Amino acid sequence: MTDPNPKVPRRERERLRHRQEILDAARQIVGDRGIEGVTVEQVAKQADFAVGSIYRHFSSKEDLILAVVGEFADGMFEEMAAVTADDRPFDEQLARFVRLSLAHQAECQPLFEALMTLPGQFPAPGSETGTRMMAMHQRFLGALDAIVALGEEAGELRKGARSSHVIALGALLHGYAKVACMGGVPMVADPTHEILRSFLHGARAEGGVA
Amino acid sequence: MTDPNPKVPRRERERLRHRQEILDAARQIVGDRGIEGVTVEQVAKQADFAVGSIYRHFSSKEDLILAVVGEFADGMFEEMAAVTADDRPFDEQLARFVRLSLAHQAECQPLFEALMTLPGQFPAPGSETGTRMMAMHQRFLGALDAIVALGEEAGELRKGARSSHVIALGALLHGYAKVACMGGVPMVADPTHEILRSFLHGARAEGGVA
Amino acid sequence: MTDPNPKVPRRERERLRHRQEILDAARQIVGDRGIEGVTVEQVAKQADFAVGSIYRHFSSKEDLILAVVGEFADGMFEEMAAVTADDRPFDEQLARFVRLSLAHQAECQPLFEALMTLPGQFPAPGSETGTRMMAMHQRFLGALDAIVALGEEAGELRKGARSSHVIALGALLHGYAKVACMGGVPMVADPTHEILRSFLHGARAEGGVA
Amino acid sequence: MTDPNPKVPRRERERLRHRQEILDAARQIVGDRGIEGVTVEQVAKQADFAVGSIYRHFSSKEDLILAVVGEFADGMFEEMAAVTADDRPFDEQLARFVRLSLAHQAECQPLFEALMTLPGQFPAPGSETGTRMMAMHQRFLGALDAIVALGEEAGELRKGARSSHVIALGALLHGYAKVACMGGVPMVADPTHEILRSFLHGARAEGGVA
DNA sequence: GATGAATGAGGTTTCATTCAT
DNA sequence: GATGAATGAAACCTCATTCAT
Repeated sequence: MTDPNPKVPRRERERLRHRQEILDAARQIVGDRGIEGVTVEQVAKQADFAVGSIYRHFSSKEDLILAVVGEFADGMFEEMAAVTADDRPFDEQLARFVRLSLAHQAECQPLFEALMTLPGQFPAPGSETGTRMMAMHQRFLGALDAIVALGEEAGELRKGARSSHVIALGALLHGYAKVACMGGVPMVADPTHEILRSFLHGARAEGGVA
Repeated sequence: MTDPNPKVPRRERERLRHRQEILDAARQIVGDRGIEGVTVEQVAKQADFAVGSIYRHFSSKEDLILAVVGEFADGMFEEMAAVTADDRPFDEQLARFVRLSLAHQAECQPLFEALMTLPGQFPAPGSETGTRMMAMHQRFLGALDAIVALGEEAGELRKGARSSHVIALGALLHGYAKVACMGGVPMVADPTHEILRSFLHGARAEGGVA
Repeated sequence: MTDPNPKVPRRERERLRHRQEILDAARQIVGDRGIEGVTVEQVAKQADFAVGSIYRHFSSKEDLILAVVGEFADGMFEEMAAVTADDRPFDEQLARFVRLSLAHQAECQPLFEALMTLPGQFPAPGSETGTRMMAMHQRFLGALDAIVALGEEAGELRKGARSSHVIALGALLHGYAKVACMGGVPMVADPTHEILRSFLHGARAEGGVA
Repeated sequence: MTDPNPKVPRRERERLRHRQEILDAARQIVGDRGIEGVTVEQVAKQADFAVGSIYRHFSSKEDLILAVVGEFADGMFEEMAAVTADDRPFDEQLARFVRLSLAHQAECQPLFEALMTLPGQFPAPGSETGTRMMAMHQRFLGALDAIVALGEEAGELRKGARSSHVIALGALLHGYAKVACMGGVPMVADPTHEILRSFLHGARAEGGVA
């Protein structure tokens, strides 16, 4: 218990712990003020470090933000993978997937949005940052694709419309979180339920509309 | 045709034209860089005016942005009202409503998003700006409510869930536009169709899901 | 009555009237906001003219301010000359002189102060403006000197200390107006009386103090 | 001697020294150009810092000015208190009080004037700045009142006219410094003596004048 | 002559980044 | 490594002055 990893020397451990504290502080600021609202000084104060120390761990503000997004993405993707890896019935898997997405957005909506929609200024195409963001975005689409694939295999979703379903699910997850939960107060009783209904009926239906 | 209004003196006309040029330039920047990304200097350059000239037309950057949002909202609300005012069958009205919303988002998604979700820094509650933004947001919700009401009257939507339907429609309109049409290239063949399907099946259905 | 001066053609008369309106507006702004607080746009609005029109009458803001100071000075000096020109007893002359000075400061203290103390930025030595301000300042000291000279001749003031008396009087006139009448509310019952007492006892006395 | 305080760490000491350098630079500019004439850029240049550095020490230009006024006031009030605290004869105390006031005005007249007369734009009533300026103004009047009170107790000044005497003394101190010492060159041989004479004779006298 | 929109230099303030300690 | 003061580019806004109508 007192030994999180005897192989890693004390120095290294401390360093990593500090890095993590900075990341946590930064995520909190992102949650409060949005990605654009982040200030290195704010992060430093929140993490109880000096400004300069931030730059010991991250080469630039951009790098820091990217790490925050990355950590958020890693955590979420892992949970998503866990959902798609077990062998419950599809409905249950999907419900867990949706709940999980909403929970992550409740924790830090701007990060979810960044993954989902690539904030305008970031993917300066060709820039290192743009490339990394794009990669995470793709991984995100991949996670959505995985759950949709399960639905198809289970015969619960119309076949031959994978990418459509992926987009639909993404749109619902992002749209509901942003529109229905503004300011922390959900304006709809059970968003998970609504999203599931919308998605499933849309993705199952045979007939069109207009 | 060569007479754009003989009653309005030349000076006044020019002034209005310039104001409009600034608004157009600003909207373009908003479209490119998002609302937060707007810079008075950028707007000035884009509109081919000096910085100071912007301030002859708008008392502050905030005022300018508000005017851009307002103009966008007015145009869109007018079209929305036209849709809900005629007496076509509901399906047709709804389809037009959705197409119209998507078209406006294609033109300038950040403005639609601002109306739909109230950007974090703007509604400093009590500030003049916050109040005006909130008013436009309410008008927007009103427009959604109007089309939903028509659906209820026509017996096409489940009754007793008005605000739920409004949120669902808003989430779909915003979500699809943001997720599926990133960077101008739609990632889904016919978003209008998808939104209609999702919304109608969700809003019509009797049974729940999870 | 309808003919203020038949020799001056209508054009010229109008022009002069306009110039005067601008001067009046400027003096009012100076009174409200101080000399530094004057803005050409403010003056234009107050005078109900366009900005550009101000420049038809005055070659620059500095020129305008100078004209305002000049007009104020001319008016005050004329009244001062009238006081020193008649042949009432000295006490009466001095009392009128003081009252008159206080009245002018009540109307526009910043102008009196400018005459008395030469505002720091103006007498850029050698500049045209500096020269003109200095000239008015000298005329002002001359007016004080005149009344002091009368006092000496009348045997009411100690001889051989003219410039001392001038300074003392100036200091009292400016000091009392600025200190005792801040914000329009006099903090002393009868400033004229106080100034006269201080000045006369100081200027009459034989013995010194410290 | 080589040890300016071993308890205070180097960093802190440097920081304070720099803060002081900025204050000194600012006071100099205030002396040269008046309070309104101060420019953050000027201060930075004078103190040999970058513009942004000023803001590490003072949250705004207003805050800086306020600190300059405050430092000036503190120094002066302390000396004034020292004068009224000892038990020399009143004449001597008063003379020292006057000399001290003149000395401080010689160093930076605009600051003395600000304390004495509350510059028009500062005491935006209710603003933090206005409140602090007003407090210093009151302290200043208090210091004048203290010396006047001593005079009354000593039987050297007419009783029952405290506030009148305070105003008279203030007016003389400010008036003489502003009028007689313009540009650093006193236009009167011994202003202290003149002020004392004017004040004492005015405040002692039994009979009135006009 | 009057107009008032346009100009652009100059002022205040913020913030990512560097660097001596 | 950690620190945090210093930096300076860039953003917002004001205002004296010019000039086409």
